[in-house]
Amino acid sequence: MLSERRLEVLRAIVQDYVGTEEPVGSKALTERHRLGVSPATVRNDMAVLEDEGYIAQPHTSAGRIPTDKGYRLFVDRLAGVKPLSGAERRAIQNFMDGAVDLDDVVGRTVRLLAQLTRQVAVVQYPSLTRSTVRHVELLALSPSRVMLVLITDTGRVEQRMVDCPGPVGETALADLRARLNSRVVGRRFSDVPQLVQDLPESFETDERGTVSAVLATLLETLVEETEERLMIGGTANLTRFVHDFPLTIRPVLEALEEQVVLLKLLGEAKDSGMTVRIGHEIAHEGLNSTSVVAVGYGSGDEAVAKLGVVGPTRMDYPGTMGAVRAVARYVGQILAES
Amino acid sequence: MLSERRLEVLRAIVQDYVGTEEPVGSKALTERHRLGVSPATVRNDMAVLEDEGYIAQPHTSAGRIPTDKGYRLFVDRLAGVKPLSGAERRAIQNFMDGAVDLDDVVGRTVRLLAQLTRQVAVVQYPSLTRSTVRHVELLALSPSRVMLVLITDTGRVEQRMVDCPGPVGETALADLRARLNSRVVGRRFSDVPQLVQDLPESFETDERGTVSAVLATLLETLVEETEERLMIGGTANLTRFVHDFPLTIRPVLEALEEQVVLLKLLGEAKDSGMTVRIGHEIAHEGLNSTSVVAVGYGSGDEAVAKLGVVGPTRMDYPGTMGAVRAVARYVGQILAES
DNA sequence: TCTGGCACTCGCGACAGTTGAGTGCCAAGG
DNA sequence: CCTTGGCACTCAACTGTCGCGAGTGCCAGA
Repeated sequence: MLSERRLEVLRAIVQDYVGTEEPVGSKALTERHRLGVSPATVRNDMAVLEDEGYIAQPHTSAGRIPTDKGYRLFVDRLAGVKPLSGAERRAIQNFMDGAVDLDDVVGRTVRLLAQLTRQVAVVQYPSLTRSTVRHVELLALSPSRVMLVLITDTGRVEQRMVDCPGPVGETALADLRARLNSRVVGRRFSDVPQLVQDLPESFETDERGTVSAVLATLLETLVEETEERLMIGGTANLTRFVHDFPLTIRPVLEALEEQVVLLKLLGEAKDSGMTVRIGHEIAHEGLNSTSVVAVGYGSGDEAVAKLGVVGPTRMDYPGTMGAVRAVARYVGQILAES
Repeated sequence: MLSERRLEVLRAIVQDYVGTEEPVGSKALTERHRLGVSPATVRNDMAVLEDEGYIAQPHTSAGRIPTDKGYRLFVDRLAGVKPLSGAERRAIQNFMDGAVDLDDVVGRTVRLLAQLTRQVAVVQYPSLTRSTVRHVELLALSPSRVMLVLITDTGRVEQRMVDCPGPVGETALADLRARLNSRVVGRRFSDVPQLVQDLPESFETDERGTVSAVLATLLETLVEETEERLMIGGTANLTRFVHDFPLTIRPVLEALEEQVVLLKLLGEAKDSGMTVRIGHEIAHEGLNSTSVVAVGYGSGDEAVAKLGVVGPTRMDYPGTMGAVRAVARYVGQILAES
C-alpha cells in the first residue's frame, strides 16, 4: 500500500507529464506542486513508485514518466471526471441541434467529440439489437422481385432485395405486409423470429415460397445489421504526437480502418458507466501505446451503442472523460427526442 | 520547345525519383537509363530543364527533383496509362463480387482502390442528379405524421419525416402514393418538380395541405441529397511518406475530413476521362503537395459520380491512373448489374 | 553539339568535448 | 523512522570541427 504522499507524487507526475510531454524530475515537481517536501524526499518516493512499477525512466539520467500501471492507478483512484465549462456545454448544444438525420447526428457527434477532446473520436451507430421495429414495407419492383424496407425506432432504414420463387400478386403482398406489420411493429428485434415463425402456414400453399423468402431476408437483415457500423473522425489529431511517435501513428491509422477491431474494443466496454483501457490493456497490437475512453449512450435507460475517443496513453484523462460523458448524454437526449 | 532527348531526360528523372524518393543526379541517370549520352550532356540538359522550370534542386550540391510543372508535362506527354496485370484484374473481380449493398459496394471500392494504389482512396456515392426514381413510399406513422421513403435506381434509400397539417386517412395516402408513383417512377430527379407541380390541385381541398407537405419534403430530399457524400480509406498510406513530410501529413488529414473540400475537388474533375491535378494546381492549401487522380464512373454511359486517389505529387502516375481507371470500370459494371 | 576534365559547393555522418538535468546514496538532524 | 542537504556519477543532448562524396557548372577540345 502506498502512502498518501506517494500517491500525491504520482498524481503530480501524471499531471505534469501530460502537460509538458517531457519526463519530469524531482526538482521540477517540488517547484510546480506544493508537496511540502524537498526534492530528495520526492526522489525517495519516486524510487519506491518505480519499484512498484508505476513509473519508469526512459533512460538513466532522465526524469520519470508514468507506466500504463501508473495511469491505471491515476484514473482509478486519483482522477475525477472534469465537468465541462458552461461555454463548452453551450457549444455542444449549438452544435448538436439542427441534426436532421441519423447519419447527421452521428456525423455531428463524431466531429464534436474530436474537437472537444482534440483526439480521434469513434461513434458507433445506435444498435439494432435493442431497437424495435417501426415499420416493414414491401414493394414489388418486378413480378418476382420485392424490395423489403425495414424502419427502426432509432430512425434507421435498411433495405434488401428479395428474389421470389414465383410471381407475386399485389394483393397477396398487401396481405403479407399487413399481417407482418401487425405482428412485429413495436417489437424488439430479438423477439421477431419467434413472432413470425408460423406466418407461412397461414398462407395459401402457392404463396408460401414468397412468404418464406421475405421472412428469411428480414431475419437476415436483423442479424446482419446487428453487426454494427461506426464513424470515426479527428484522425488529424494523431499528428499532434508525430514528433513523439513518428512510427506509432501508422499502426493506429491501420487499426482505425479496421472497423472490426474498433467494434470489438467498444464492445468490451462496460454497458453503463465509463470504461478506460490503457496501453497494453488493449489486446490489439497497433493500439498498445494508446488509451481508449468509451461510454455507452442511448435514448432511454439502456445504452444502445457506445462512443469514445482514442488517444495516446499520455492524455488528459479527467478532461477527456468529462467530454466523452457530456457528449454521450447529449446524444442520448437528441435520440430520445426524435 | 524541348528536344526529344530532353523530354527523355525528364521522363527518366521522374521515373527514378518516383522509384528512389531521392534527388537524382546526372551520373546515376546515365547508368540506369540507356540515354546514349554522357553525364556531362545530361547535365547540360538538366540545366535547361531547370531554367524552364520543369525540375529543381533541393539544395546546391544535390540532384534534381521534378517540379509540379515537370510532373504536368510528364503526365500530359510522357506517361501512358499502365494497364493492370491479369492477377490484379482477377483480384478486383474477386474483391468486388459479393457486394450486397450500395454501402458495401462503395466500401469495397474504397478499400480496393487504397490497396491497389497504396494511397488514400476517395469514392463519391453515386449521384442522385442523374438518378431516376424507382419508388416513393408513404407510411403513416401516426395520424398526422408520414414517413416518406425514396428509393433510387442506384439502390439508394432516403427517408424523411413529414408533419402534416391535419390527420391523414389511409385511403387518401394510398391514393397519393399511387398517383405520385405513376408520375415519377422511372423519371429523373431533375424532371420531378415539374411533373408533380399540379398534383395538389387534383385532390380535395382538405387534403391539399397534406399533399403539399409531402411534395415539399420530396423535392427537398431530392435537392439535399444532390449534395454528395463520400467515403475515404487508406489514410494509413499517408504515413509511408512521413519521413519526407512529417509536417505535411497533418493538413492533408484535415483536408480529408473536410468532405466539402474533397467534393469540390472531385467536382472539378472532368465528367468523362481521367483528371490529374498536381500540387499547386489544387486550390486548397493543405493539399498543395499532393496530387489527385480522379475519374467519373457510372452504370450506363453517363458518369454518376467520381472516384480517385490522393497521394504525394511524387507518385507513380501511370500505375495509379491504370488502377483508378480499372476500378471505375468495374464499379460501373457492378452498378449496372444490380 | 557532345564529351572529358576539373575545381567548387555543400549536405551529411562521424567524432570529441561540454553542459546540465536528474539520479542514487549517505550521513546528519528532527 | 522519516526527512533533508550534499555530493559524486550518469548520460542524453547539444555544439563545433572535419573529411567524404555526390553533384554541379564551366571550359576547352574533339
